[in-house]
Amino acid sequence: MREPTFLVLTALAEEPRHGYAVIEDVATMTGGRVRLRAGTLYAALDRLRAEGLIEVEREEVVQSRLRRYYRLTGAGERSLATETARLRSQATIAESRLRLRGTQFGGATA
Amino acid sequence: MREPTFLVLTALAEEPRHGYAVIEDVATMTGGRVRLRAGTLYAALDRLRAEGLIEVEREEVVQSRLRRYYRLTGAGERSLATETARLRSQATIAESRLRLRGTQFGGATA
DNA sequence: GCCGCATATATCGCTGATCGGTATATGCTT
DNA sequence: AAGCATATACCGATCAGCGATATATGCGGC
Repeated sequence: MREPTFLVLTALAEEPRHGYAVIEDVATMTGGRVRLRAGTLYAALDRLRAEGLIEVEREEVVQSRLRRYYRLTGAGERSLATETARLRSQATIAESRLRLRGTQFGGATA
Repeated sequence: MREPTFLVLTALAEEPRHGYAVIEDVATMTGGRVRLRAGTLYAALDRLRAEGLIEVEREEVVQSRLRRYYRLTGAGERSLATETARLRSQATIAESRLRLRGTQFGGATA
């Protein structure tokens, strides 16, 4: 799973959101670093729906604009949990190795 | 940065390794989940070298087979550190949201 | 009144990382 | 001699993501 997809699932993990709200939440989550493009977002939404990781919760019309709310399914929740564990594991390994590099000359600056 | 690329950098963060050793270390690191393909690995190595994140440390010939050892550069180390921080941050956010979902009905199983 | 911006979904072509397979070469094991 | 591990390299296909564009509406500023 690529980063944008993971972030979409994370956005929907908090509460059901419509597409545009997902874009905004992802931007907030990443401190503005990731600005999902429309092409990326709606393609991901379609794909995740086809895979059964998310589903349409409801549709609203606000100011004559459609809002389609998506919600994480049980499978989506499990998938996100698995993916999160993987990220954490990889981060831990990388951190440990980076730390060793920092100290491998004895840390003898004193 | 995609997962395979990140894992290549992590493999080289521990010590200089040649291509095949990277494939093995990545497999070990991920519990066998990620088996880097030759095409993925050598393409990534070339790309990372062009970007200055890794460099050739030395070349050996063992049993008339070439071994090209790669090492992380300073830029590569910084890049991996940045990427790791990002992974950890995203994992933390996702975990927190998943935890809330688990308890949002009162956690009243006692 | 109109321009630009934010909101909101949708589609299209392109790029580029990754994948799967294949090639080349050697030495060890069965 | 067949198969496997080691080791690098190339190639075509796939597919997620990117950038751009289209459509439509409401709002604020001028």
